[in-house]
Amino acid sequence: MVSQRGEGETTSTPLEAADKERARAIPEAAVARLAVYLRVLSGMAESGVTAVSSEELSQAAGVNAAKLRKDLSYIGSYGTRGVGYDVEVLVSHIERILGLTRNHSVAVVGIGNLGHALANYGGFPGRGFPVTALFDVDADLVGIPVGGIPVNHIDEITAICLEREVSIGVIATPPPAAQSVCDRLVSAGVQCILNFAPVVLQVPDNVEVRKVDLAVEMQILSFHVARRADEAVHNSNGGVSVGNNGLGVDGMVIRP
Amino acid sequence: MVSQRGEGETTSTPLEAADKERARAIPEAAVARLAVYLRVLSGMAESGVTAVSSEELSQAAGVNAAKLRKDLSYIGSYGTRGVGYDVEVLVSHIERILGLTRNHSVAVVGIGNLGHALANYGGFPGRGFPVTALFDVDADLVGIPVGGIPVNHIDEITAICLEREVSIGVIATPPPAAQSVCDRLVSAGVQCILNFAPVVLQVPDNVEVRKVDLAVEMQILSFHVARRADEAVHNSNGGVSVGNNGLGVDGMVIRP
DNA sequence: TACCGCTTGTGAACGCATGCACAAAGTCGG
DNA sequence: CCGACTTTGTGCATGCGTTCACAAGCGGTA
Repeated sequence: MVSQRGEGETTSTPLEAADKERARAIPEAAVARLAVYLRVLSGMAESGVTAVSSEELSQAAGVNAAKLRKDLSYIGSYGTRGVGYDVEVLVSHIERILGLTRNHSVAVVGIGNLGHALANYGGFPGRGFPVTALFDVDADLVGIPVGGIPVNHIDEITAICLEREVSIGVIATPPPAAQSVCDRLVSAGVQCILNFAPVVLQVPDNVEVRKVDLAVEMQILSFHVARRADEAVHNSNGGVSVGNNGLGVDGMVIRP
Repeated sequence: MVSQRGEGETTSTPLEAADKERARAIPEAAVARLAVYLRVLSGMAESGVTAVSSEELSQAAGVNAAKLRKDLSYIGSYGTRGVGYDVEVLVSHIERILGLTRNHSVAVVGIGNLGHALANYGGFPGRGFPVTALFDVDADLVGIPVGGIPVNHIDEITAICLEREVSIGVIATPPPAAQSVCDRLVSAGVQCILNFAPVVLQVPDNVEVRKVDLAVEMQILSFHVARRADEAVHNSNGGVSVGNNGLGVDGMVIRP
């Protein structure tokens, strides 16, 4: 099984179909990296670079060269042995695989500090993601444009999302509102959600949720800080517990 | 090797040391989930819930129950068979493992839209992460407090970070400035960095970087949108390419 | 045209993470 | 006090992702 992703490249099937078949087999982790490669490659293209080797590209992207080649192999064989990759060619193929050839209409819900920041990004970095609607509960915000887009009341979410064919919903509300907003987005046919609220969203299977959770990120870093401190203790004296916080991160002066 | 994370729990070694030994063995993925469990548990505690089973907790956290138990087992055995876990106990143990018992001073660099949003979070969600310094290149911003903290010029970054013992640096600058800011943070002794700039940072081995990349998140979602659309085509007619953008995401009206 | 050096693409091995299934261990009711 | 029931903690198998190492393929050169 698993269909042994074509090594023969028999010219029998149309290209489009073959790509789609392949797309299903790309590991999630690789997709994330492809997006990074795309950015690096775009930068190179702007700098006038036309060709690149896996070694160069991998270093710029901060990954292992072998991993990069394997990632690229998921989308096809577009390199030239002995030479490397053509930057333009790679860019266009990655864009196609990531679905960036069509536009994805984005709606941002919750126009607080973060919502403002998101709306003002203006079409989102790397473009192809036009923000077409903003929503908030606060009546005072409704009607006032942010980043050029007028804010609508949250009750209009279903109608407007359907009308503007929003494909990606961004939740930037306070935690208590997140699940309710999510439900409304889902019922408006939105199948992909980017969630900034520190809440675990419950969604049907056919909806894809990605979360960006500051608290979690900070806490992961905190874990590493703690681990480092412990290792330092460990290394400086082979002994056990001179007091686990002997590293002087104590007595810190915090100005509020 | 790998020291077979103690099943015997011989009471020979002090608890503290045992924990640290264990901390090193916790998989990164598990650490991220522990942070999520912690939030869910905190919410439960506030609601007056005192006990919870792995089944309940796992559902609230959106993970498999077995995985949850395995994650918790990395930090020790604090459940009661036949009963479940004591919420308070679990909270305090997770906090300890994540290093949340000490405060981690945070500096935010780049006071644009995002920087404002971050500064105004006010001590960061879940607290324990006091923002003690803000930086920007723009002289017009310097001196004006944001979220109660005055903005300093970026040239002071090294001195102030050292003085206030900043342990986590947050980069919210435009892409071109990110690497330079990163270098300065590192030379100020900051070993953990949270990077919002869409740039691959080059850092020494002893520095931990986590990145939050909106463009990448959006593109991953885009990939899934495309995959869904293809599957839909696939299912509705077994045929090939009725035009790859026949799904009507075209014709969108974008107001600038 | 034939050889040489370089870089890609990938088979295969390895390691980590996930999920299952069950023994161990506790509570509760009688 | 005992037996039945519940839930944890974990050994084991499975699958995914990463890394290695090398054959295949291409351009340049004589």
